[in-house]
Amino acid sequence: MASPVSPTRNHAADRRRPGAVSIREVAQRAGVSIATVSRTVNRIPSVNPELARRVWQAIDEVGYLPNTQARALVSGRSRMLGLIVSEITNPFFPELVQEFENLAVAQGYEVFIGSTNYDPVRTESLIRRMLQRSVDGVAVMTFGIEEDLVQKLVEREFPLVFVDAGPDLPNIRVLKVDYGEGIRQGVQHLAALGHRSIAFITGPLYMRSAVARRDAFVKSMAEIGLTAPAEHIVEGTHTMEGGIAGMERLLALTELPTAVMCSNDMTAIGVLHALFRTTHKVPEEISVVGFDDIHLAQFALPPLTTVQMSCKDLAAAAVEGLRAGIEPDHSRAATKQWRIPTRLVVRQSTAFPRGTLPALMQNALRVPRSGGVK
Amino acid sequence: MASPVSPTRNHAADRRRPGAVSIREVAQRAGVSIATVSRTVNRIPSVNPELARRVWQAIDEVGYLPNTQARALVSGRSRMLGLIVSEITNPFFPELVQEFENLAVAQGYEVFIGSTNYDPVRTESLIRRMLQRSVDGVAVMTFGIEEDLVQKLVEREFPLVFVDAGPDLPNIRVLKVDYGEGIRQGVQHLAALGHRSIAFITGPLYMRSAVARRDAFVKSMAEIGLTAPAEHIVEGTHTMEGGIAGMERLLALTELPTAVMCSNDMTAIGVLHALFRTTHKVPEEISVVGFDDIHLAQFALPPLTTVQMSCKDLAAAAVEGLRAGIEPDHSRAATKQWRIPTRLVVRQSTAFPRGTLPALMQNALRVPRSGGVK
DNA sequence: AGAGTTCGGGGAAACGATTACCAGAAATAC
DNA sequence: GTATTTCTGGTAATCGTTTCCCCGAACTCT
Repeated sequence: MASPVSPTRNHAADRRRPGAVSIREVAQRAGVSIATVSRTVNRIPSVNPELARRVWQAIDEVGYLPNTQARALVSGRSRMLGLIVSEITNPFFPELVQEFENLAVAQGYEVFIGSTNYDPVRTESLIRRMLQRSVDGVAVMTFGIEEDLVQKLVEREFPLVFVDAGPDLPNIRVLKVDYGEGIRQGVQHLAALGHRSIAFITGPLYMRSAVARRDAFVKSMAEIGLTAPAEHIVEGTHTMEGGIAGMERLLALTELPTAVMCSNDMTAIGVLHALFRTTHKVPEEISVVGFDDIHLAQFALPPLTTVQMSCKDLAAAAVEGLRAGIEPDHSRAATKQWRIPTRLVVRQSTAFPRGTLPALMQNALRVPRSGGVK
Repeated sequence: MASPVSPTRNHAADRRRPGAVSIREVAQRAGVSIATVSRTVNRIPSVNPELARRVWQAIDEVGYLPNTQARALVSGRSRMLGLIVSEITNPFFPELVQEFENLAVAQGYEVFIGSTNYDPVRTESLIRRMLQRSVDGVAVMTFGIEEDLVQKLVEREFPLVFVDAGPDLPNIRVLKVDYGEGIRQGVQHLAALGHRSIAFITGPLYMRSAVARRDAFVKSMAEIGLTAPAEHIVEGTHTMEGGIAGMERLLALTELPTAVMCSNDMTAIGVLHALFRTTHKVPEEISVVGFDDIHLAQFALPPLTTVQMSCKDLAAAAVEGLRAGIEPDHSRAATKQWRIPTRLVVRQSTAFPRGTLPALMQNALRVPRSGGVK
């Protein structure tokens, strides 16, 4: 018969990357069956310790890494978590992504990140991609109203985590951010300094969280007997550009407010920019408050007083919420809501209103190097 | 006795998510074999158009989505690209990630993002995770020297893309950023304004790109007959904190430079912050130039003059470079190096040196040629 | 018309894991 | 000493695809 027969079929095995080892090689080397290797790797207690030792040694020697795809295929679980954010380029989200990823990886999950860019078409494609990769659950951290868009995930009973609100279904958990408390602290801080005329630049009002923040502002103002006139509440976009545009609208008013609160830090940074362009001094002439407390906030000029929403807390709750939905005997499987606190962080973008007596004391805060201010 | 026989075995099929459909259901519904469905989905031209039509219709009716894991398992290709960045929280990277992702998705790839956070242990684990998920290739966009860390990828002959430099192997492509041209433009811009005393805050010098940027600065200075004294070149960290620290060291000098160039924009933002704290005016008293041109740069106070390195170009080259390595008949399979251009973007953080007046009056005034040409 | 060629599509073998089931060996019971 | 139970580890089925191989039908050519 012919010489040792070259394999005629071109199977995946031939395409395997050099150095890639399968469970079979380990089994052969350790002199056991592949079942035993699998059991050893998955730490099934019934394997003989001596065999286990041999298996681990073989694994080490050949550099075996279990193939996640194969594992996922048979187990029906991919150990991947989807994380949907609005825009990865908005500095708030990378911080969240980072925390989320750290926690997920610590629990043995991989993260499938995607951003909607506020585009329904893109979002739909994103969800299809997540379905195809069969993620185990998805955290929808867009702070928006995407329930119709994630309908496919809901139908298929994926464990889901939403922020602020979501359908009340067994597999769905909601992270309730306490916008009220932090914003109240912000308003009261400004009021305590003597501000009465406080404007608010919102986020895009199709976002649930933007509405919630605005409402929290109005409510906090009312609590201390203040009402902002309609023209002092302007809609922004949660971007620097939106902050600039919003501030420009406020600057065009006959009566300029003495303080501006913003629905997020990016907006506040835009506001600072607009005020810089028009040579208004912050905080001497106008105070500015942000929301989120992104890392950048402390490096704004001046460093931004802002309401902190801990993205560590948010990420931790998201991961735990997903795990609770995925792992049948998770300790908090029954928890349906997770509260996320907020609090004020005072920096240097807030001060007494312009033209008030304590203004003298402001000079103590910033000492001009030499000469006077121009 | 129990009612109609519950299935005794607990197979993955039982764990399948509601609504998940496999190729078999499609085949049955269309009245063809699964092979034909597969061929249709993969657009193999040999299938009868009439059958194909029936298959597509069935796919549509049952909402079939091919399972990527199974596909990857048999084909040996996961259609996932690894993307390794230094720190996702550094605003430069999200912009890169975004572009990379858009391009990759357009080509039918998914992106596996990971950040090293400059931690070798974390990096190693990241690479192990990428190996397990069997990515098709990896773009190492850390701008650092990670060759030893990605050794495992090199050994296994993964298609790789590096920035600046990498081993000369068949599967490896290198993106050569032209640091020289942009930095030269920056130096000449400052010199044209009349600056002679220009400092430079580097990135961390274990990063290849940080060294390259510094060298480009020194070279550009030399070209126009200037040499920066040693104390005018201080090492930073490519972060805002590093920019602050670096600027503080410069401020402590007896002879303050009239302009500061920075190895990246984050450093420059830190510098602006440090100058603000010490009430130095930018650009009246000191000019500042950044590098990268991140989105934030135009919102700095004042808007930052900077050297643009297009992360669109970078991302495009990375994706194409990987595809060239992965897809056997890619048009640019032979290309080993991809040049990334840079160019100066002038905004408002640069001006005439302090103590000089605009050009028309300069002749009348003393121009401090500190040291002159040696 | 018969013999050779295409050609399209179905059956079945992979891919690399997990795990139900079962066969022996060892341990225990009588 | 035999019968029964317990235990351990191997065999094989399975996940959802891709793709090789082959069979039968339809052509082509003399």
